[in-house]
Amino acid sequence: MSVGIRHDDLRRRNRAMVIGAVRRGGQPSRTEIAATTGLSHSTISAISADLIAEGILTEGKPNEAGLLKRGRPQVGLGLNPKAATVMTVVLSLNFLSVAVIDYAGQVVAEEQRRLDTLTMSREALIGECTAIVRRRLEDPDLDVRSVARIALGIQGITDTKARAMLWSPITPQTDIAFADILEAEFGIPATMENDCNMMAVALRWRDPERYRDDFIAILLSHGIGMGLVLKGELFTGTHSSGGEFGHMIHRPGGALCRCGRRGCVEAYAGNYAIWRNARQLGEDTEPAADVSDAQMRTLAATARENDGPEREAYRKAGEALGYGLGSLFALIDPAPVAMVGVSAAAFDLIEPALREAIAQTAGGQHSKSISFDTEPNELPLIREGCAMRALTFVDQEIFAPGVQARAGAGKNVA
Amino acid sequence: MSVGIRHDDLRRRNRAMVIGAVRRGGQPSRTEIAATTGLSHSTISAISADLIAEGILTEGKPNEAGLLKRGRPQVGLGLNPKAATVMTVVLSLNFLSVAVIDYAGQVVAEEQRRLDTLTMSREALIGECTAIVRRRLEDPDLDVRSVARIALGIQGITDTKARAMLWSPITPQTDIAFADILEAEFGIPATMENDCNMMAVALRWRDPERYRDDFIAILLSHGIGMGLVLKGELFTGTHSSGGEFGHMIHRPGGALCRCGRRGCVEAYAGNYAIWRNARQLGEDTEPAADVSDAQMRTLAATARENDGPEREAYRKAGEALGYGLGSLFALIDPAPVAMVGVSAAAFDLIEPALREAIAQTAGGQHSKSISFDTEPNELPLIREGCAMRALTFVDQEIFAPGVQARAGAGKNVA
DNA sequence: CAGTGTTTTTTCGAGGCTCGAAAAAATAGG
DNA sequence: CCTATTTTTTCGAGCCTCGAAAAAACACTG
Repeated sequence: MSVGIRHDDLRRRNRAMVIGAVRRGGQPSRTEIAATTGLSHSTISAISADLIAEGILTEGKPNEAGLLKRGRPQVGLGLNPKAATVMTVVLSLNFLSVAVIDYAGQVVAEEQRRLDTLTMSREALIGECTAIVRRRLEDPDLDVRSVARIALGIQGITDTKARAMLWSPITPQTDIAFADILEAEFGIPATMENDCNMMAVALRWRDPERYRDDFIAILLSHGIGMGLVLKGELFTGTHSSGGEFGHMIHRPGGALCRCGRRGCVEAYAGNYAIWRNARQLGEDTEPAADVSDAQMRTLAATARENDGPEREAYRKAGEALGYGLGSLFALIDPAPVAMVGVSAAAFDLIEPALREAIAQTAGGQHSKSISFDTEPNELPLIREGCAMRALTFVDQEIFAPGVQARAGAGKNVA
Repeated sequence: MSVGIRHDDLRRRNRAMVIGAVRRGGQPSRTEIAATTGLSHSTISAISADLIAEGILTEGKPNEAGLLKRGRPQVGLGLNPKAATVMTVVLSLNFLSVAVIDYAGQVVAEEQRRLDTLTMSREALIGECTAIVRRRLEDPDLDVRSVARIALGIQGITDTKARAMLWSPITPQTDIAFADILEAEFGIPATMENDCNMMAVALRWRDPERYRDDFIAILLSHGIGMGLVLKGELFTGTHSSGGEFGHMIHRPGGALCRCGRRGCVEAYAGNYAIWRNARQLGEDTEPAADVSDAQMRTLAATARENDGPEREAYRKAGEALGYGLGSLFALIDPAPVAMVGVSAAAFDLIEPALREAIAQTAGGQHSKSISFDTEPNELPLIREGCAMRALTFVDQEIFAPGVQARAGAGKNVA
């Protein structure tokens, strides 16, 4: 349950905080870190001396910042790229990509591969993942011992502990404990993350101004996914990655969803649903296995040209998303939204109906003030998110080690 | 942003933890506290010596626990009832109640009053609240200086900081900063809490076995409200108390809701909605201002007797609640549910349709394993929740004081 | 009823951590 | 070259927690 703070936790946490301040960027000086953390200069000085001696941080070149002030110039601290390495593995429909990233966040190597994920056996899928990781680890340019963490990202549902994929639309296989498998194979700590959660993580690092403590990342792709950051923390379900926005119910008993149920938001707003409606196939039509991005772009172009069934299909998608967001906003209050994925490029077709629907809901009071941003390409976001996830793990668990995670400290509901 | 841990925070947090362990009950001995907190016996000994010297804790009578073991008997620690006092003020439809509670959680005085909240002016409403508090404070049996905190509970939406009521169904008035008003009036720290959140808090204290880290409390009353505990913490919106389960959209464009919008869960499951359907008044009929508990009990009795419109009304309520819960479970995964309020007594009429609906949703996979509990009386729960909220505030902020809440310490999304 | 064993609680010195103040370092301006 | 200014480091003081050992409080035994 609730657990005390031991004396050794103190240094550990403050170390993690200094590293975090440096990772957040801007080559902060010791003085700046002291200011933002509220700790004394002496403490920051001591901690950063340690971290530099251990090769985790480096002192930047002085005079780097340009403008010269009167006194002793600040010396910026940066992450030592050689301090460690992490790997990201992103598994999406028919596509596997891996990247090696240095401690400062720069990609140092990558590899991509086309697969037929929908028909592959369990063993083949696992085999491809371990094989691609092994190839990267065998790269002579890479010091294997420096690889401190592997983060996998996958479309689908993962468990809360980020160990296993529970279900995924990209494969009929279920319950694959990828994290455990990779750990056993390579002896490197690994996690299995949900794609949309990683999108949210990446957005937060990319644009901390806009995506700070509360925001929503929605993936508009074949399926509909969501990553949610609330009060500065990634929101997950109690047992799974959660946030299955696409499977909130839009119309009870409505259109057939890929998940086999009826009336989910996705059954109106997923690519296959927009496709189905645009082709006027009827709501009971079995969802198409895949609609290519090119097909979707053509569809959007047609919809923009004339007011036919294509435009109506996007309208219906907007309506479903709007009512879904409205229900979500009833629970969490409105927040900035990032629309990601190929259909985000067609957001102009979606937005009017979406806003109209939101206006009919509890979030509607501030309907106009809700801001949307679009980002058509989800894969780079997922990879960035995985990278940051892996790197912050190294920051916190390896470079600021201590008593193992004493979860729940100080938690108290009342 | 993220903030370091100062040396003085250490003792403060560990003090709070010892107090928390004692409040959680069972008259724990120092040894037991040391075990559950992971701190050393020496530390616990030192801290509890302080707390006893300060009159916050008391040593229980030895031999109290009955069964005698071999060595030196454990001496249980308890809360000193005289250490402080808190007040709870619960404002609900046409009803105002206040209670004075000692530090150990026992009610030492109370007072209740009928009001006509729906027609009262802003000033009158505020006046009644301050007046009833003043009367209790002027009670000669009460040492005013001991009153350390006032917690108000109100049906409706409050702000995240628990300072103000933003909107409430019990009054046409909006945006009343009750917490600030009471603080200014009496110089005692106060908070303004959402009723359903307090229900959840109370349930957690009442039955920590069942209501531990993840559960849902749903108020089935004139309106539909929700209190949500996720990962051990009370869930609130980004700006408001949030969790407006009753205003998730069940059927876009559907039945008229008390909030003026259409198709909300509440427009099918609130007392007025059940009433409207039972009387076959049509979904556009303006919601009745109030339906008495007695009327609802009669309705439920009729519904149990024969399969008429009354039974159908409860069925529709169950369906709306089920689909709503299904959407909620898509976001947070299934969790135990407590149904509270007068219509919880008619849960037998609601449950079949509710379970059937959930089975059609993403949460449906575990439809049968979702467990429901009922509690017809919400007011005692709300008061208990307010009491615990106020008491834990005293525990943490007054008896374990230190640097003022350095929020966000260590929060990191990636 | 005194001695022994057992368990809880307190005491005490050691080791760590952060802090404030002062010193040292590094630079611009005159 | 000297002074003002700002950053960074050094150093002693003050807490806090810890482990080990001592003290306390009881049950059991013969």
